[in-house]
Amino acid sequence: MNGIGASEGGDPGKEIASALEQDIVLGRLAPGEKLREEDLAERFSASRHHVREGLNRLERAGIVIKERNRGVSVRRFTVDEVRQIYEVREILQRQASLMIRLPADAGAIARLVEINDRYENAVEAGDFQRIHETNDLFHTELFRLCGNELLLNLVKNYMDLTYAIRGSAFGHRENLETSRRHHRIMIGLLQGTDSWALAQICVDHIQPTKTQYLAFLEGRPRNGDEGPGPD
Amino acid sequence: MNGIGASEGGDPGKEIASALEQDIVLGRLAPGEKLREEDLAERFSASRHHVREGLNRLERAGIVIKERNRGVSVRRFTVDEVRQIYEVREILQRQASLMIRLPADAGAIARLVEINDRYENAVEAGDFQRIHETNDLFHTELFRLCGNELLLNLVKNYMDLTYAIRGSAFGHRENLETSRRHHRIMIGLLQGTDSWALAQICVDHIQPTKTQYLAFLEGRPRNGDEGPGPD
DNA sequence: ATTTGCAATCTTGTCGACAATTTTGTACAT
DNA sequence: ATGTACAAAATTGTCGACAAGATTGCAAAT
Repeated sequence: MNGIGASEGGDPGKEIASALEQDIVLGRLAPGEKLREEDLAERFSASRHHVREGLNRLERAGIVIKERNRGVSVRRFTVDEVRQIYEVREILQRQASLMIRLPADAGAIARLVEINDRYENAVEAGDFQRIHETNDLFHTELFRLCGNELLLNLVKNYMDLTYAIRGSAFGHRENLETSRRHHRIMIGLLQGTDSWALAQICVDHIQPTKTQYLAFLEGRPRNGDEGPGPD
Repeated sequence: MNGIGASEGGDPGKEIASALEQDIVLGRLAPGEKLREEDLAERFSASRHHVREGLNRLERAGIVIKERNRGVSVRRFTVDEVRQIYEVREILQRQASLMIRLPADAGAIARLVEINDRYENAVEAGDFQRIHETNDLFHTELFRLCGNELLLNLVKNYMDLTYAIRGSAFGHRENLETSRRHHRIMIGLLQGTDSWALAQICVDHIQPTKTQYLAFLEGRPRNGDEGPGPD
């Protein structure tokens, strides 16, 4: 019944952080929700110490907020913060994609095609877990081609942050269709030499969810705290 | 004799991490040097627990490396890693400066002038600690004008990382002179409307130390471990 | 009926001690 | 003399218990 299904070889704090991040991404933990250490310790059958470490990790990733002597809760973002996050993502993805030498290596393209196949299968099956997984992998492998590992990690971090803040609430039919189309266009562009077009699609790719999520947030601006509704 | 001079109101781990970062920046801790938890605990008259937390923080900032059951040591960067770090810095600083609305707010410019005065005084006095401090502040206030707090933090993080990896070993006469001149040019450009020129100087500003540091690293590539020299 | 003060309870923060692992030092065999 | 096996020391990793602080519930006074 514990949430850590994978191999438990590594750092316990890391495992717990990943599991909690999954929970947030998949919408099982809502923004504003409080995370009590002891509960988590029991759930993961780990010591409170490790849970603490995991929560620290999540705090530094920016997806959770920690108030002294008041515990941690899933971070609730303001409209402005969301806008800033997407702004950074656009910068990072544009610049990273511009650094990809075109035409790209054939082996890399083949790998991306294979990953995208798995992505499309997951979309067909409606398996959110695997959709997120393969989508993540696709972008990781794509931006790895920029040749700068550090930049790749930055791109990944802010991509993960985006998933965390909006959950998979916007992974609806039409979005997934658009995503699928974008991925195919990207693969096509990797075979050509038009870096600018590739950069453009990499930026365009994140616009739909950005627009929808911002509209969603602005649609209900008067929420002081609606998570723990009184009665 | 402890390294924490400032007000000790906040998180102990944070204070310790800052103090250690200072040590690294000012060259009191060389790359590859091992950091034993108990020593640090005694030096900061804190519990080993807090030292541990501080070291975790430094590890996540990327300026220290932690090997399981083998302790942490000041990270030693490869030439390629350094190159990647500067590449990211260039991207971040260029994009951030391009987002500054020109001409900039008069109050902000006045603040920068005042900070730069203090910087020049510190340079005159040869006070490395204050040089680093005011230089940091100058860039913080400059890039704050980009209007994106998140991006500002990214710029700061990678600026700090750069200071950490090369220490203040390259804060020599000529560099400091060039820095001073760059700062004045930046202030001048903030009053005009040429965003591109501002972006260019923001990127040029970090070239001297980058070039020198890379030359230094490539000059002695065969160092397996020279830190703890035998006898 | 509302508000203020206090006490009980719950949650997080901190510490010291013990366990697991690596490193170092030494003796022995080849 | 060199290399290997084993024991001792040192260092990090983990845990449970206690301390400090915050929240909640209740009672009494206005």
